[in-house]
Amino acid sequence: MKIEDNIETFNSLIKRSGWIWGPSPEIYGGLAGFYSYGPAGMALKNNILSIFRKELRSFGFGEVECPTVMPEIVWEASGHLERFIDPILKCKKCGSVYRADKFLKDKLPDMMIDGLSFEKMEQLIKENNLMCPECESDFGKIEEYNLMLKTKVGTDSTAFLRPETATTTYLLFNRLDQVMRRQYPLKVFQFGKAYRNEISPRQGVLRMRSFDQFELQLFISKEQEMNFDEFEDVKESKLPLLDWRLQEKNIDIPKLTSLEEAIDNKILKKPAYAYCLYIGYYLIKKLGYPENVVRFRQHSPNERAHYADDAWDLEVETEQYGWVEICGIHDRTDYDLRRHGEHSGQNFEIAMGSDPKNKEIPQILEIAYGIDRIIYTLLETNFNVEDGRINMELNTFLAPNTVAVFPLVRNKEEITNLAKKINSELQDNLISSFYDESGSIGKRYRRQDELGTPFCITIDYDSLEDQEVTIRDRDSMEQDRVPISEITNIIQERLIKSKL
RNA sequence: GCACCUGUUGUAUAGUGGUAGUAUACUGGCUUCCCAAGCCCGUGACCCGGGUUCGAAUCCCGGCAGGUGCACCA
Repeated sequence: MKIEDNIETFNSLIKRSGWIWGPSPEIYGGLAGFYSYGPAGMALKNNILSIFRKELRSFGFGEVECPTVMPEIVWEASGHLERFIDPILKCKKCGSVYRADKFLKDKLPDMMIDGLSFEKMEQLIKENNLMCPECESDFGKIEEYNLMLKTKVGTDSTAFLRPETATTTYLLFNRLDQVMRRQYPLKVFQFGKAYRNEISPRQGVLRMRSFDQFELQLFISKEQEMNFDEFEDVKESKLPLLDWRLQEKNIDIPKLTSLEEAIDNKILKKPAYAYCLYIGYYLIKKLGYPENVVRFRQHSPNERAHYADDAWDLEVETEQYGWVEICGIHDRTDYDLRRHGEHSGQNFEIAMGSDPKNKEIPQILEIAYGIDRIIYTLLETNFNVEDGRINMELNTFLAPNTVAVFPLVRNKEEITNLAKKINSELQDNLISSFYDESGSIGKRYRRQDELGTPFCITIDYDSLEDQEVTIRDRDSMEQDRVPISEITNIIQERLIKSKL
């Protein structure tokens, strides 16, 4: 098999080495938009989650988990029922499909289209004698396409699989307010599956119908948003910002801007929101993306979601799919809590400051990561081929195996026994260690390179005499001779160092 | 969802109307070796369903999936 530094090699590696498989279920031909993770991919995911959780603890976040199925009223309140339904216009003859509202906006730029009923839109099409641009035939009736997956709970109660985790977190608001003792801003996150019935999912794991989200929420007062203590600690941090005004000028190179500068120049309105950009970037930087593949891109006002006052995407540049959104940071205002207050009859007005009479519904700032997109972009941007050697240059703490242990030869029992002992000692110290004795030593090194294993330990004849082994570094392929008694310490040190 | 192209072992590919080779991976053996060595043995595939045919993986139709373009992407 030829090993080249190209995307075909990468794509087959993803399957071959057990990172990502699909579409699932593969043995039945697969269902578009659904993928599974193999052992390597799952280990990577768990390692990402583990560093996120560790970091968020130090930022003062608590974690929650909610059901993935919620009754209809929740989505009525959140606005998803209304806004996640696309009006679809289908040509009677050739079957071409258009978004009715977008189509009308395009054809009738002077009309107000937003908020029109299906009947009104159908009327407009008739009045203006609009035809299918493909084949000049008439359109059928406008149909609805719901991006939410519908299900039944019990015998006749309609429910939906959540299209985002965020909404389910908001439903816990009054509990969180109490358990977090009104120490505003409340900081909460949730990791879990969300579901969207994409019309035609493509781009593999980047647009799935069932995917993992990792969403952070800040419940905060209006006053705090503008006057936020923690902003002071981070305001000098520089982020690669591409605001929408730059994009309008067809500029696509972000400008390294300090948050303070961004506020002063009115690129960002609220210090607390700026702080969210900082957290969003901070967690991503932990994962070890290469330089210059990460940027923040601001949504233009008409690109924003129905709940958002401001929105920036954290994007990673990939070879295969261009710039990919891996995180969205939204200023959701008080929209969600106001709506859920109204629909549930709860009073979500809270005194968040020192004056108990001054009550208001908290604002929500959201940092939403797509974990699957992080996994894909990390793998693609860390994938390297040098002189025919595939090397997955994952950060040490992210690699599925932190270390692999090999006996130089496998027909010398003293050597294999010592190797097995070292392997289990590492495992006993909670280090992901993997034992391998099959094939040649070189082949074993290459296998681990493909999995991104940063360290390989080889036990040879000399080890039996001097109680030393070699540690081989994945990227430099250099070997160090170290005492067996030091191995655990050395690996642990490097593991911790990689997390800082 | 539409149009075009595509679908052969785990991966990458060759191929013909008479059921398949190659590379690599994998299992076992020899070799005992520090960067994909060699030799031997072995396992393993024609996406699914229907049709045409004496006979289909090959031709036709439908489905499913992937790629590209259009549309869609909170």
